[in-house]
Order: sequence, then structure tokens, then C-alpha cells
Amino acid sequence: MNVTDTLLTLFDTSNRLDILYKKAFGDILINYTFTEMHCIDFIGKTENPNVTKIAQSMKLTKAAISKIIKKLLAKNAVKTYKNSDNKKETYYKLTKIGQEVFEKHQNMHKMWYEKDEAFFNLFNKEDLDKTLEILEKYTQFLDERIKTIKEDLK
Amino acid sequence: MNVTDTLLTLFDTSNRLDILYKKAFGDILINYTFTEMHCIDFIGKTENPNVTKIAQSMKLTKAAISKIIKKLLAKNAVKTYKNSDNKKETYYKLTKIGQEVFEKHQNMHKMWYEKDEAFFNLFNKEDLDKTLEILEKYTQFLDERIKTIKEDLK
DNA sequence: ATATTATTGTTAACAGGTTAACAATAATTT
DNA sequence: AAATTATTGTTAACCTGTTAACAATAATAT
Repeated sequence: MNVTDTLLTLFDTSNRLDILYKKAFGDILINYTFTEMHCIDFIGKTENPNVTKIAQSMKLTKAAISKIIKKLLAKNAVKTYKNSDNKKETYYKLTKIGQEVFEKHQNMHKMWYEKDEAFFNLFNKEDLDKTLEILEKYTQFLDERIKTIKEDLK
Repeated sequence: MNVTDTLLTLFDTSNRLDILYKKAFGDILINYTFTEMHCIDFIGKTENPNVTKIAQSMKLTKAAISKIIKKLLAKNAVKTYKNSDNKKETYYKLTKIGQEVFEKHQNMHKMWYEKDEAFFNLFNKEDLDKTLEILEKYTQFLDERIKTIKEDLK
């Protein structure tokens, strides 16, 4: 087992996923960036989404989301509302335009899913399960190392 | 086989690799960013490296490398030289300081490699090979889709 | 040999993220 | 109830990348 190969392969795979994803959505939903799209997706799926929730879910800062929301408001994809018993929090929901974009995005995902499924069906179940297991354990192993990196380096 | 799980797992794994990598090098080589470090690494390993070669290898634009090099020059990690029969190209080599950073980075990699190897030795060879095979084929499959995405979406 | 085309590397303007500081409001402590 | 602390969301200043335009030089075609 060549460790370097594994890491390079992993890197390659996730790189391709990234390219494909951006390309797919970039081509169809030309007026929305990748991140704006994600943001719309989250708003469409979530109860009373505010800047804080969106930021947590998307693993970006509140500052970043604040800016993105500004753009989505300018594009009329999203509108704000408030809850009468909380003057601090601002929530968002999709406009008709936003809803259309949301649905296109959902359809893309569905199509994507089907293609992937067809691909993975070429392999047998045990091999796929084993692959998942190895990847998951490796992720855990990396998590451990992230935690202990300080002592690790003394 | 749940496709969504696979994709999320893949995403998680590469995300952790990224975090760990940045954290590791960020903590040790505090004066150099991740990208500067990569650049030093490439210069240390390459014959007559110029902006163009570095950019290709690091998959960044020449403009980006141009800026990074500027910083490395300011930090005295790198110096320029020319080849007498080409007035257009500028090459770079490591200074003593740059060389030290390069070696620290190499040692980090070695240590990292050993830890990974110990981890992967917990699994048996066939399973690991199968995993690699699946990932590689999936990467190829994604490459195909990247190429054909235009027609794909009609 | 000259003219054309391609390559090299820099720069300005932009994009999309971050951190840090802040005012407004909510929650908690005393 | 008042004071303190925590949370929300915005903004300014910055960082690191991109694209596009450019001057200088090298390579190729005529």
C-alpha cells in the first residue's frame, strides 16, 4: 500500500468533484455564484434561517453570509422577515424567483445523484462498504491528529 | 450503497486533510503561508524553476505566483538568477534561510508519511487496493462528466 | 532578415473570503 | 430591577486568489 498514492488519489477525487460541481451549477444558474446557490438551498430547506444558522451550516463566517445575503436581496431571490418576539434576529425566505432557482438546483442534484448511482452500481456492495469504512476511519484518524497536533510537534 | 454518504465521506476526508495540513505547517513554519511553503518546496526540488513552471505545478496562475515570489524575496528565502542565453526567463533558488525552511518541511512530510503508513497498515492489502481502484475510477468518471457537461445539460 | 505570433512575467482591478471592532438586543446573574 | 455578559448582524480593513491588459523577449513563418 502506497500512502502517497492514496493521498494523491483522494486529493484528485475531491478536486474533480469540486470542478464538476462548480461547472455544473455555474453553467446553468449563471446569475448565482456557487455560494449564493448554497445559501438559497439552505434557506429553502430551513425553518427561520438567520445569518448565524446559515453561517454555521455553510461553515463560513457570519460576515461572509452577511455579504452574500445582501446580494441575494439585491437579486430579489430572498426577502427578510422578523419574529414579533425577537427584535434582534432577522430571518430570510425565498421569493418566487428564489424558489425557481431552488427547484432548478434540486433537479440538478437529482440528476447528479442518478448518474452517480449508476456508476457505483458497477461495483459490488462489499467493496463499496469497505471503501466507505476505510475513508470514514481515516477521517476519524485525521480528526484525532488535528486535535493533538500541538503535542505531536514537540 | 448510499451515494450521498460516499460523497459526504469523501468531502469530509479531504476537508480534514486540508485542515490538518494547514494546521501542521501553519504552526511550525509560522512565517510562511501554506502556499509560500509549497512554492519553496517546488523551488527546492526543481531545476531552473521560473514563474511559469511553478504556476503549472501548483495549479495557480502566474499572477498569483508572481506575488508569492515577491514575498519570498522580501523574506530572503529565495533569490533570482538568469541564464545567459535567455533574457526573458527568471529563475529562482533557495537561500540558506529558504533551505532551512525546505528541510523542516521535508521532515514534517516524512513524519506525516510514517503516521499514515502505520494507520493504513491496520487494513489488509486487498481492501486498500480495492479502495484505491474505486476512487481512481470514480475520478475518471468525474473527468468524463466534466468534459461532457455542456451536452449533458441540454 | 523581417514580420508575425507566442511566451514570460508584472500589474491593476476585482472577487470572495477572513478577522476584529462595533451597536443593538437578549439572556443571565446578582 | 439593574448590571453584566453573550449573541446577532454589519462594517472596515485586509488577504489571497483571479482575469485581463501589457511590455519585453523568444520562436516561428514568410
